[in-house]
Amino acid sequence: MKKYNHLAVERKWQKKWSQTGAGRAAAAGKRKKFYALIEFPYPSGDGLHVGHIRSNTAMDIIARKRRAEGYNVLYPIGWDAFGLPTENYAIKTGQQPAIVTKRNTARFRQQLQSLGFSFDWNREINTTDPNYYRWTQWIFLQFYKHGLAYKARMPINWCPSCRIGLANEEAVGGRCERCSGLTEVRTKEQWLLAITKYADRLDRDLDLVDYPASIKTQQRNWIGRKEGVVIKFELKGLNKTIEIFTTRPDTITGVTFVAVAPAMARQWLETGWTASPDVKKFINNELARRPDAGEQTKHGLATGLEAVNPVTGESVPVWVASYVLGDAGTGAIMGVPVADERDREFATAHGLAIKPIDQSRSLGQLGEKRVTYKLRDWVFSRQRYWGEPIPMINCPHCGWVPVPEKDLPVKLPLIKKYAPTESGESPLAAIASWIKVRCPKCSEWARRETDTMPNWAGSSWYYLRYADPRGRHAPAAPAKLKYWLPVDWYNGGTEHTTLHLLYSRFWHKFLYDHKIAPELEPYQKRTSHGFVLAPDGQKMSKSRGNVINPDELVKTFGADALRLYEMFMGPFDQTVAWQPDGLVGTKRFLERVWRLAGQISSATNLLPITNATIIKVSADIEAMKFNTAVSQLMILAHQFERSGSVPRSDYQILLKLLSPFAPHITEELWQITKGRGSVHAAPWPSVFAVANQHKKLVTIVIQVNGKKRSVLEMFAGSSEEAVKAEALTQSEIKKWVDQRAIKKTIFVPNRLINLVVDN
RNA sequence: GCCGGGGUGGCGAAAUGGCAGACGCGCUAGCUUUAGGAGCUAGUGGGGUAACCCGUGGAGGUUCAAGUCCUCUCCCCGGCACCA
Repeated sequence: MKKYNHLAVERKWQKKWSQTGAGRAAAAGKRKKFYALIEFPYPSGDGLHVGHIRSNTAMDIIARKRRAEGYNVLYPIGWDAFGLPTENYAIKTGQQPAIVTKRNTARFRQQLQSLGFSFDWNREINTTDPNYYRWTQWIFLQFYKHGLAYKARMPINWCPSCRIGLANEEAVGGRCERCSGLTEVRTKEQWLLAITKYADRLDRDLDLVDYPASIKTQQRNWIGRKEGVVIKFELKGLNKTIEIFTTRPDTITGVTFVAVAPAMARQWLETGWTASPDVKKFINNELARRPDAGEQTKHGLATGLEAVNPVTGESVPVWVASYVLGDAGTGAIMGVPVADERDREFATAHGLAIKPIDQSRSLGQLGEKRVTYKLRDWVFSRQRYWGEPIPMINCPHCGWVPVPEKDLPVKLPLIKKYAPTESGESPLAAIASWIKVRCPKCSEWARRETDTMPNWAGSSWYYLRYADPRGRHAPAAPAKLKYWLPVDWYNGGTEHTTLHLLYSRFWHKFLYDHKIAPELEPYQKRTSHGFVLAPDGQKMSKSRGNVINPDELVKTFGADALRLYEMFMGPFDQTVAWQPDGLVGTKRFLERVWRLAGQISSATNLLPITNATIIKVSADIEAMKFNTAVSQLMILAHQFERSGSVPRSDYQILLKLLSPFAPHITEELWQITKGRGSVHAAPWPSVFAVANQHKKLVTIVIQVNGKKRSVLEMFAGSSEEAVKAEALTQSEIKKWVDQRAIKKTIFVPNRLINLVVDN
């Protein structure tokens, strides 16, 4: 038996698989299908990360198991290649983003192939390919046509260092997601997508899918559905009312003030309210600054107005308060210091009254019921180069006119200067020849939109494109979508829960409503992997110098050992720190499996432990308990080695069970041990009946008063009486039971007997 | 503050209420090898010569039996954060 040379074995089979197109899905048809999906990578200049390998390997294992179970499996791959890092890198090095992207994807492709993932490379997609983003633009036009894409002047989060407008999700806590610098508030014309129109369904339809409870909760909290009522308070002496929103109308008798958001107060000013100069100044100051969440003092000023409590008829002061948000509820609240902590803080700070709630009063229906959401419409424009151009034309006569569908894609022009500008305009704004265009409606000269889409656009529908990656007449052909959708199992990172995962559900529902996509939900099952940290427990990053390079590991230990270790290192859904010596163990295990091939016998009996391994590995893969599946395979190999010789059939079951984890070595050994065809084409082993099950010996624990005192070897299925009698013959047990009466006996068949005696 | 997830050997971790520490790393001893940073075998939670005793962040409880269930509490990680 020759030595295990992982480099030669892996090179050999990868070459073969690439020639035969091993991972290819069969065309849509009658066969039962399985669609396995991982989040397609962003091809950064840093190359593949050990974190990618974890997710990809997990789904590769599941995809390979499904193939062995007879499914037509789609396990596709592509590149989410628009985005800031590439653009920034290109600016720094003076290279075209398209060239940088091409180089990066080539490196990623080579790395992924070196790991033996069974992707369908025939369906590779790239969001920056005009044949792809043509459809991203087309979908945008559908949003526009149905009134769900609109332009509005609004305050945005502006990052002065990246010179980019950010969505709220990208500027959490007032800091830029990219550079962590402080952002400022700027007012800009922005395209928005009306995701709030789908808020209710995005919340409700979570009931239809198999996601972890934590993801559902997080999405629901993000959507923030709240049922309450809108109550009108009359303004004393003015022919006007204030609408407040509350989820606690029952506390209305405890109201001691009404507070409005600065933004709301300004609207009043604009519609004829004459406030004192002090109040005006306060409002303007508050609007100009970004209030910190949880800041020590709650700013506020009395307006001099009074509102009338519709239940008690009392007059309470109206205040402008910074803690009341302009875009939540109605932008005004009733202040109930006894019931609400924030109201109490405000009342205490400003010397307002605190009043108990009058429980005796019956309230009835106080106002109109209303449902509100925390979710905001999605700011969809970026003033950057490396994104999909928004396919709109601004005509001096007709206003905003969509680019006709036949003129798609609106290609990103090749330009020399694509750095963002100080003015905050897209660099595309400087390309006069590209901007100047005839209005599709009136044929007069008009101007192209120069904003581009955010990097979330291409990933919001990519799983549809995989069904038909080269389709020319639709995002994907309906028959193909009908066959492949929904995605059966989607694994990804938790960081995408309220971004990509929610965005793509929104796009999907919209496309479903307009008969482009089948199925209410895109992903039937979602799971997530734990993050891989550096050995020091920190996030891996170049600047920290703690990055683990997969290429070196593949070279030293092999792709199979690396894949196996990624699965073995800890519970799949939990964060794990990389252990530098970890691969030694999985490599040794593979060496052992290799050696065993030289010890196979012609015996045809199947061993009980093989059966137990089939059961455990099969169940563990489904539950993503890959670490214990690997450990069971190690136990089996060890057992084979210990017994000196291993029946060929048992050995090949080990190879088959191991093949999704370590596809190269198992294929090689399958050939060496004369297996039929390819190990990957062999059916998944099923549990077989073990003869003479009752003759099997089991170890039964003997306890006295709940403490283990001895063990007993008995035939499986032995009765309580038999076990008890046998136990009582043992001197260790006699000693503990002594002369005392056995009050009670607990018997768990094949496992344990507990004798309870007086103390 | 709120919502999730955690806390078990020197380390990564196992454990349908039923032998705590499987499996792997590391370590110790022996064997083997021309040699080895290779392989094999045995050992490896703490205390004790031993019989045994103690041990899953902490304190109580339920149970014949608790890492697992209940009550209280401390700490770590992730997300959200004035959303009425």
